[in-house]
Amino acid sequence: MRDIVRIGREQLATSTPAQLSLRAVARELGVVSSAIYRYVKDRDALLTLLIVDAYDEVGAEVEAAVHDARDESPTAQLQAAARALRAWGLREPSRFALLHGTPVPGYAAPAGLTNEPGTRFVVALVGILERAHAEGRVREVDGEVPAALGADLERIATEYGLSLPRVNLARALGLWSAVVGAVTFEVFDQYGPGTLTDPAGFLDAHVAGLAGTVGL
Amino acid sequence: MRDIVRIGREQLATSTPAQLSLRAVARELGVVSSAIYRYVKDRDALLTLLIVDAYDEVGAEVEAAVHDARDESPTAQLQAAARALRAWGLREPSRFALLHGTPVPGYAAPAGLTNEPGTRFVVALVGILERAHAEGRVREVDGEVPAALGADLERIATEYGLSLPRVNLARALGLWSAVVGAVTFEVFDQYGPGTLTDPAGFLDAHVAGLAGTVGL
DNA sequence: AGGAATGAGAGAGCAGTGCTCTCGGCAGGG
DNA sequence: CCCTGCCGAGAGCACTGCTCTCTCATTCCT
Repeated sequence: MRDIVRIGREQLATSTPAQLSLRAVARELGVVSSAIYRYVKDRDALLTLLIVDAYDEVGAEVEAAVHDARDESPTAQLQAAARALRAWGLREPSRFALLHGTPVPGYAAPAGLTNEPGTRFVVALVGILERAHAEGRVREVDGEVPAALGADLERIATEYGLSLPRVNLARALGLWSAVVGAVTFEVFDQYGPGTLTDPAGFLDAHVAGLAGTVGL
Repeated sequence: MRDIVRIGREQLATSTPAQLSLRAVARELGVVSSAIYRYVKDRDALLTLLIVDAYDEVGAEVEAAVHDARDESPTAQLQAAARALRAWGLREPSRFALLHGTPVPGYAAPAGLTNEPGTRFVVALVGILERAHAEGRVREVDGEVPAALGADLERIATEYGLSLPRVNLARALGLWSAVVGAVTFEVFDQYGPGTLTDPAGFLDAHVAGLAGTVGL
């Protein structure tokens, strides 16, 4: 099983998720194609394994980056998290696509397996804000929260034991999608060719701007 | 040719871009598979046609939405644009994936064909800000712009004839990726199951927050 | 008017894919 | 000693993108 995941990961270095071939994995493993099905139910199951694998790797790198920046300002910590996500995404575009690109066809990631690793990034972001809030460094954002959203936030706050003001938490969810969106734009080259000559600097500036929206 | 694009569009209603099959298009067209290659060089060429088709459609809808909101506040216009993108994405998830999902394999969209329609959305966003700026409703954002980024912004500003302050323009690019990122999160279901019960309301609130970062 | 050139579809075929089914060997346990 | 479970091999089905060649009708030119 470990070999299968490892080979799958290697295949993704040179091909996109859509091109990932069970037969190629079998060949690399030195085994006939049908033998793979002894261990992996089908192609989607292999993708699930690789998704968890990728989430774990990028999650660990982001957490390490945030940890290394723990003595800097909260904004700098957010930037560190974004930079770590960006670095991983540019280094592993196919695996990044596996996480944040087009979902595979009728396939819904089995929540039980992917939920925890899949939330590590946003948990890291919210953690930065939560710590900053505990230190009194977070300004309470003013704004209305629709009732439905308020209930969602309440549920999330209790699940993760957050004392962050609700509006700030809502903004943090926006920050999450914004950071992922920005990195996705760069990894997938959607800014257009030659639009940005210093994308790393742009991301830093962008995150600094976003930090204001979450109360920093 | 029109029939081919139309059928391709229909196929995308029930399948993802990766699953789009030239043979299926040929069948639907009532023709043998090899005949398709008289009109379309290969699968990538068909995807290019569909990308342009999709960009044009969503671009037109966003522009119409912004036009309808022209008498409201700039923030409301931004929200209208975001809502239009969201509505189209949820209505046409596969075509949305074609534009903002995983890029197809070794395929690079021929810039000559896709650039103009592909920028209509961001042009609409920047247009809102430019008009608001002309009316004196945009606060100049303070912040440093790295030299490399400054040159990029200068080039963009002259190309599109913008008088918007450069820092605001930089933030607008961030707004662009943030809005697309937020809609992508929803279309691809990346917020996690049941995280948000009122995603439309959340997007409105999110865009309102982002509006502050661009000087509104 | 007759022949050449062009366009377009049909069909066969190649290499590859996911996946299923059946078979044969090989080991450990009652 | 035999039986049961595991595991790989092989064949096969239906599908894909793409190429090549053949045929046929239409059109154009002399």
